[in-house]
Amino acid sequence: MSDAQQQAAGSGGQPSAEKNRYKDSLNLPKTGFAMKANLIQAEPQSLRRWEDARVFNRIQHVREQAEPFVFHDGPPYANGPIHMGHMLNKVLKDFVVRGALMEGRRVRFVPGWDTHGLPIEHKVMTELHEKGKTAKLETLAPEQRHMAIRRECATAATKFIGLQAEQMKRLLTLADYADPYYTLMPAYEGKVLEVFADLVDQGVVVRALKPVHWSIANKTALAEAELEYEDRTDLSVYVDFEAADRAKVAAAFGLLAEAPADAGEGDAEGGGEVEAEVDESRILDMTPSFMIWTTTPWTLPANLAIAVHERSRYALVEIDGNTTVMASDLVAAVAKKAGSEKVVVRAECDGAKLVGLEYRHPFCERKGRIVGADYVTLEDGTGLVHTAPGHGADDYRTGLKEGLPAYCPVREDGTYDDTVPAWLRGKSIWDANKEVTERLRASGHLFHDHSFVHSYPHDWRSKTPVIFRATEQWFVGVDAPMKRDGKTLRARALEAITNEVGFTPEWGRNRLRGMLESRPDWCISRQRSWGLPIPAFKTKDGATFLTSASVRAIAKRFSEKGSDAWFQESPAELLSHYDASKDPAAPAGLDIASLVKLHDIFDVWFEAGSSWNAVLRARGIGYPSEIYLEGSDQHRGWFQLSLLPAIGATGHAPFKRLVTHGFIVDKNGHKMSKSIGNTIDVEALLKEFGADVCRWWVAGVDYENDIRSDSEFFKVAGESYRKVRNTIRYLLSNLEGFDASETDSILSGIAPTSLEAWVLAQVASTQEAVRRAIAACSFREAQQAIFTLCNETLSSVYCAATKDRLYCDAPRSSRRRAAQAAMHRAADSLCRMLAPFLPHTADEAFRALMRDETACVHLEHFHTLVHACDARWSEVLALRELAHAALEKAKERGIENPLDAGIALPVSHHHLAEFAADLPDLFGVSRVILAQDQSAIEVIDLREEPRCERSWRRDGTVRVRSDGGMLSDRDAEAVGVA
RNA sequence: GCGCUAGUAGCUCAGCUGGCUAGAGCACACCCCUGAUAAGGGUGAGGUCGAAGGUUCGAGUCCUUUCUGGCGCACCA
Repeated sequence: MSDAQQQAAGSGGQPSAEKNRYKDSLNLPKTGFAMKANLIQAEPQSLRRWEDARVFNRIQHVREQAEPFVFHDGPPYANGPIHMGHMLNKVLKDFVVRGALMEGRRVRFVPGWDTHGLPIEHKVMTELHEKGKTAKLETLAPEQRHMAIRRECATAATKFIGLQAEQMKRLLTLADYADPYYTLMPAYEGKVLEVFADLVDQGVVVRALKPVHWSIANKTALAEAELEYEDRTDLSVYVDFEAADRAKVAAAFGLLAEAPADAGEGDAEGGGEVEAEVDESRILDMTPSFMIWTTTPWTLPANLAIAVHERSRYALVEIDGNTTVMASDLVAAVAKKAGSEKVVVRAECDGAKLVGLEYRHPFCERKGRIVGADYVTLEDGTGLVHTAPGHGADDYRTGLKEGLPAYCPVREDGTYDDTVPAWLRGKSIWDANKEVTERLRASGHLFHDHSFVHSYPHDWRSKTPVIFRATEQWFVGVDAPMKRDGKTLRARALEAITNEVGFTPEWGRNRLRGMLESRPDWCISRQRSWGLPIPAFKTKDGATFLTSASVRAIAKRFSEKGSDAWFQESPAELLSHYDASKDPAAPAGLDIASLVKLHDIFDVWFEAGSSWNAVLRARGIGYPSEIYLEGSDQHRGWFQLSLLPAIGATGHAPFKRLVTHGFIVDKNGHKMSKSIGNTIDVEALLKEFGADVCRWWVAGVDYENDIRSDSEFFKVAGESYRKVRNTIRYLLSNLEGFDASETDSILSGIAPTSLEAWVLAQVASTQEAVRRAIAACSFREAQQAIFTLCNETLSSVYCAATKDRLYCDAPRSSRRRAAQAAMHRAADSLCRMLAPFLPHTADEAFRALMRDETACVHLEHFHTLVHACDARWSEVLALRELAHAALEKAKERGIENPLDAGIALPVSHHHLAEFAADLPDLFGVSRVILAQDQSAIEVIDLREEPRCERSWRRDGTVRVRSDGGMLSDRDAEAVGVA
């Protein structure tokens, strides 16, 4: 205590022992709402209470007639415990759900899980492999093997769903956990097939060839995850493909430009022929070749094109007596490798000039052509890339672009079919490597060959090398016109995202557009066990049987029996709901008994992408969803692959708005990974901070971008949470004995110039801002508004200002009760604003406010608040800033305690005289006077004036009272002494 | 490599269509209070706006290049 204070206290004339003589007469704060949240223990109790009180069901019941808010959950993949990304996503979704509930809407949010797919199957297979059970699997018939694997997968998926659901509940998310959706549910599977049937109806489902990783040993397709890369030595060959027209090559390299001809380059097609005959003898004395390089000579029979990079430079080279074309930058390297002596570059041009030229296949009777591709690099080879669309991913894409078929002359056992030259038919491709090479050498097309060691994919189980092989697959064609309106899926999808869908953030629109514009047809078939079978059959004569009616019949069967039926039932049983006579698309003379089931399954994205039908429409929740809210990776995933089936089946997008969030990265902005060890464990986080603090952190995050995260950040969120909690606690602690039913009548009588009018106007505008922000998914904005209300409006200004009247006024004084009424309303509104973000804390506070342990804020909704205050309040607040500044300055004079000071206002502020009664409280000083003789705010030193023993103020009315104490008028009256 | 996206005080972020000495919260420092007390209040110090060019009377804000992150380009969800 400073000397000045001691003096001041002393001047009151009371010994310090009796300093608290009047403390018992004060109305000090009192509440059962604890300062310490103890979330780790208390939240599970809240969960139990909500469960016991059947809160979820009551909410549904109470809102039965309310306007629905359709919101659909994207299914996470059930293959492990939840991570930070799940927490972020689920909590953000919960803000949407609870925000809509607070608006009085009816929300039935059904949590879902994606259960099929490779990750689970692969995990299960790996475990079976480790337990030595795969050998036994091999002995089973194919359908029994599929079933054995499927049973294991279903068990694994169900286990993880249970785990994840518990963790999501622990995050205090509100959802229909009693009745969730899983993609493996029979009813769900049936609804997916219905979407598929709709697409068949629209004519966009097609069967076509596409190269996949193929294990010859197991005669099966493999996924990337099932590949092991090992070094392998292959024969690498440089092959000359003879140009079909030497004059056009010469023209491409500009060698004809010098010719004294009247035909310009512009009409090359017509005039070039004549000219070429004149010039070719003069300039090119032999037909040039295009030199390619490959490590898989066995794919050469399937060569249909040669790819060049349009922006690379290519050279026409004379090398060892041949004239050939290769990338300029690689001439030296190739010459060195082949040990060539004489190398002359005749001319150079851009790759773009070569595009369109034709060449003769060295041993197949056909021509190929040069095409452009941006994946061509100048790191290896010749800069001209051998392209076999049936044997490579890049090649395939190029083939699609160029209209080339995915020609694959290799059968499933790794031997050539009958479309190749006779000397290769029936031969194994591995033997063909050498044969092809020798053939090329003999015919003079082989420029050079050598052994080449490279990393090559192998089948993880048989350890044999894998090949790329085109097989028949099912596709959803994005460029096929739909029956509905003749528009393509791509065109309609682009229209929808351009005109009918909102994006948060807005750049998502652009991103999705880019993906839709460039995406190829969607390959929806997979050659695996764990998934929804594509219900196609093979007929006796080898044709594929699948019509929309047959698909619908099987959809019905699956929804009764589950998709396991595909592996357990005969075609006749599966098609028991099918009547070929009523199916115009049925092939003539269909003999169901002789059908053979095919065993492709759906891409899991097709299942997840049909959830709008399998959940929203099937359960009568509503359609479309107001929002789909997922990580930004889902532009490629769920967003796009829900859009396509929905556009196909219904003509419209399944969502009105796409909201995306970024990824959680570590505090240095790097991605989290288990191997780096910078991950944060959600369970540990919940154990240390509790769900409400974690949710408060999520609420404050700028989720549109990457989100840095570190356990330190949760401490900060905890601090902020505590500030909010304490503010509510303080409001509650002043409501002891207050009759809430008086609130309305008290508040209807307050003056616009009163502190209450001001604070309630602030509460009302904050609540409006919060509601707007939640509706816009701007949760951070909502959180900041709430925090500012607590930290500034309430804690720093209103509560500080009303402290004196609440503590020292008579309990039933009108001033005190007005403050209590305002605090009650503020606390009530705060609970509602906080309900979406802090479900536990808001509910805890709400029960304390209602003094009713059975009350639940989550059954409530926002009340519209209409509170206005005098427009001059902004001036008053500005004046408060000035007063604070003056007080700070007065500290130099030794006036350190504001209660030792008064404030004198100059004439320029006298128009605020109506507020004068509240100004001392607002400034925190003992009194405020209106001065006539000064131009600025001045601080009056009141240290010599007597101090009220009860309120500690020096308001000018302090004197000795009948009980011997020094009291101000107000305090004397409150205590009841004269 | 390509598409999308971000880089503003120690930390998390505002800064709309370019315009007064670049703002907020937290943290920090100093002070007050001790009747919200493992609380509360006041004041203050922090930034060449990733870097380099350019357009302009004027740029954090527009353009170009560049550096550093993130997401996506797979039978991974």
